[in-house]
Amino acid sequence: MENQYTIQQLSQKTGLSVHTLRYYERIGLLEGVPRDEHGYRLYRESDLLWVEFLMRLRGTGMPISKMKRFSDLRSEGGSTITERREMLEAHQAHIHEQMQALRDHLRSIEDKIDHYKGMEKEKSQAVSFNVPTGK
Amino acid sequence: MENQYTIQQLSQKTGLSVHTLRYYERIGLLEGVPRDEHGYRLYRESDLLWVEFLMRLRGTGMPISKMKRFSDLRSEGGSTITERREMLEAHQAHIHEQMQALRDHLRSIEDKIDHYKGMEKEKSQAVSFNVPTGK
DNA sequence: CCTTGCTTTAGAGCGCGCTCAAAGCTGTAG
DNA sequence: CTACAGCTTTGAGCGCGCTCTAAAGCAAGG
Repeated sequence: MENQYTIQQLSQKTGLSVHTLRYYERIGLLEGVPRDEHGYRLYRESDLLWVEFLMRLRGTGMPISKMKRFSDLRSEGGSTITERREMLEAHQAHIHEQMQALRDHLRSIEDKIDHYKGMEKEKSQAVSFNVPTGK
Repeated sequence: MENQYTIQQLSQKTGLSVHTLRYYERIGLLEGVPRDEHGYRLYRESDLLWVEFLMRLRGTGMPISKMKRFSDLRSEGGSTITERREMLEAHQAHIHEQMQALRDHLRSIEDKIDHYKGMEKEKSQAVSFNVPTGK
């Protein structure tokens, strides 16, 4: 119970580099990470969960500055819950926009793939039986 | 017929800055943009279409270096169609991964929003019920 | 003619998000 | 003891994708 992780272990678990984990702590995204008797970081389960959530924010395009704002609100305690929820809802809308844009672009790219497939087919036919063009 | 655009006009149509349009040309993403008698750029309809396609690649996370590769293949002509299709198919897979990641992260973020809503509700109840003799 | 505002180029600068380096301490193996 | 590896900190460096500047030319309005 109450697992603890060295920075290496947390790095492996999260996929973030040890550099990035220290960087996140330095800029205030992680606070109060406990240390052992030599000053080495010893992350708790709750730190792992928090880092994983940060990664979800980053992975959906939230800039570090906003993650910092969110993190600061979290440190301030329960009185900031509404503001945090509003931040996440704004971000949620942003994610929906991203997904819509991806869908649009994907469709266009797939059209281009199909177009190329058509050209590849034409070309192989042209070799087989020299079709006269009727454009 | 055969519309032409100044760099300003293309900037407005695409949403890219004039700086970015010149930058794209400088690094070879756009080639053979015609000029008027004073050396001013005069983009054709085909240039607009190409820029719009470039924006779709960028908008789906393709790095400039790969866009450059694609652009170079395009300049080489019809013999590169298969390679271009393969590039787009690889990118298509990448887009699908992005969309899946977004969906996952979104779900997690929405869970958190719901969690906050629950906490907000609790809190408002506490105010309503616990303190009948209000301030 | 002069001003304003657009265009051109080459090159410098910038913001973001890491990523690495230097210098020093701790722990383990041989 | 020596080596080596991993941890600490602060500060510098880097890759990406723009974004801006400088210096000069061109065009239209007053």
